[in-house]
Amino acid sequence: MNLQQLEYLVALDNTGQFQLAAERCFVTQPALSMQVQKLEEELGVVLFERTRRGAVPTPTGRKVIEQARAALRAVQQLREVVSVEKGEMVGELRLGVIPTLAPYLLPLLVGELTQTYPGLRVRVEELQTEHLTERLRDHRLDVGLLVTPLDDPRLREIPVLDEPFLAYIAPTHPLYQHQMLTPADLTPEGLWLLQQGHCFRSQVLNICGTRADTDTRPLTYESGSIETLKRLVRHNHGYTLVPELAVLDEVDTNPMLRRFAAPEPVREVSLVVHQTFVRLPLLDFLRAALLRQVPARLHASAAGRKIQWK
Amino acid sequence: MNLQQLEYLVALDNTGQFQLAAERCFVTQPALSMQVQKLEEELGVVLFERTRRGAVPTPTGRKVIEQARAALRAVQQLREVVSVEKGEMVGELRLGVIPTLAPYLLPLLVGELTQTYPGLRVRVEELQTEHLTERLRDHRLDVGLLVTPLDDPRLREIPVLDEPFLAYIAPTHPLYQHQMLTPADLTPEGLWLLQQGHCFRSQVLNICGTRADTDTRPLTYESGSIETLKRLVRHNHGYTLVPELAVLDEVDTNPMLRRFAAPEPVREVSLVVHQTFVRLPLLDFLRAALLRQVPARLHASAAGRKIQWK
DNA sequence: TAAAAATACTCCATAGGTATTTTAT
DNA sequence: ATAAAATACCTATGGAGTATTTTTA
Repeated sequence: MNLQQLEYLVALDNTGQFQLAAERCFVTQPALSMQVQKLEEELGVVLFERTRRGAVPTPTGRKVIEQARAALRAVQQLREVVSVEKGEMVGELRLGVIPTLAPYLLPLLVGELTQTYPGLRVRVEELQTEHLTERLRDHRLDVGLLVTPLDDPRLREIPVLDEPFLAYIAPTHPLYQHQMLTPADLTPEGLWLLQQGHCFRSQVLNICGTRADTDTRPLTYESGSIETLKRLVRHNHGYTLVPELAVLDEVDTNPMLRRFAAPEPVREVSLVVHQTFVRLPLLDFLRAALLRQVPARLHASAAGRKIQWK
Repeated sequence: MNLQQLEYLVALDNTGQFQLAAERCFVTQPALSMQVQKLEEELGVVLFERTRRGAVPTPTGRKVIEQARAALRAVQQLREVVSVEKGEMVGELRLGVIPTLAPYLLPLLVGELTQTYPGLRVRVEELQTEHLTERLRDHRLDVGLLVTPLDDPRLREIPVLDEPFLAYIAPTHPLYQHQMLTPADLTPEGLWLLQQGHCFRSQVLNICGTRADTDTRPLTYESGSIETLKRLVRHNHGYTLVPELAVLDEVDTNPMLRRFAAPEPVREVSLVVHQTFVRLPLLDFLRAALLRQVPARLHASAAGRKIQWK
């Protein structure tokens, strides 16, 4: 058994065809066929069913392929450890961000990232928490930027921000009269929400308490973006809750914005990686960059100290 | 990079000398030297400091070796997956058992194990819970037999027995007059305990409550084995608590034994493996064998159903 | 100076390439 | 009939052996 064979195995599973797998491995089809055969022979099991239109893993094959992926991942991590030790910052970074953070935090990061680490290729995916954590768990993403706690022992959370919620209220809405809000003031009437699936939605409902459950509004429109909610309010309809990053540039000037009285409701924004993640300086940089780009009042309470690695 | 190089790397770390590492890998010293050099060259880092008396890993080397071990473990697990799929039961099983279970459960297992799986080499270590879990975590042991819950997300617990505690009382001790005991009856006077470090000791103290803390006994002797405690009682001194397996053959005949009134205090005995353990049929067999050899009243409450594998 | 590691050189196992045949629908 | 995989055969890389030199405490 050797690593090449494991790579061929995984490539064959990914493509489903010897020819395609061979191409993707930059070898000829017989070369890949031979190695897969040899591996099957050595292990004494059939890993793929050969059909007219390619190769389908057997049940045993599936389990072996899964283990092969784990082994190759470990080898990849070895290379990353070396890369980190050499102080390099190269390769690919697959970053996942939730939709209620992406538009506000990513623009703050791209400049620093591309300038500081020109050798680093960053690939961003915008996904809701559920899909993001799933991808972090099975190593389809390297780093997540989302709201914690997640309470998943396989994932490591590095808190970065404690982002306050603010109310964004149309002048026609009764709440507009309040100068300072408490969660108890919030009524379901006129409250705009994000769609199901956004963690931000459940956080808002959490703040409002069970009152928001009794939904008797004549018109409900659940939007996919905070920007849409803001537009609704700006057109003099109802109110909504927004995270402070969504209104950073208008927080002191827009009379429709209201802060909550202390203790302000906040959401904990964290960088999240798999426990086995080894490129820790990269994490440290991302955290520092975020803190640099964001007002200090948003920094997570434990933000003063250096990240405790392991 | 290839698996051979990683094995050489780990062997060199294990032995600390090129010559010895080469011997253990069944190759010549230049062969191993060359491959380690090649790996260093490919990775672009020095992994070992060459000194007069062998090779010492550099700080970077240590991290790389650790990753190499992880990679080789993944490959080993791939082989084990195949072995399991083929229905084989071969190789080595490193089993750790706590001292208060070992003398009572191991004799029940050896016969079945060696007869059912002649190809399996079993290596048993008797260790206290703390050391056992540490070895399970870093893969120096395959299976542990100990008292749960451990609450370690890296380890998987398969409950096997709910083993009652019984009191073993000398006729001269006041407790001898009780026919049925409750934990509230237990006094610190005359209670023999195991040494610090045995989980059984803390479980007993737990049952006795804080009363046992006020230790005013004129003679205290903390033994290393339950058998010694039994001897002390048999020589007409004080009393002790014993797990039922320690008195299985005398539980109905020995007048010095007392059961607790329901709900009987019990300790949960489980098989414990690392979450990544793949030889699940072996676990299943061990569990079944234990249940077969032990009276049904000791079977864990959930023992009826088949183990839920993941 | 003596033990340990590195180097020099040879051999051969084997991964991979090209050309061709076999297989399955 | 035809696309896909397997086989045949050749080449060359590189891993491992033996003999020897270099290093360092």
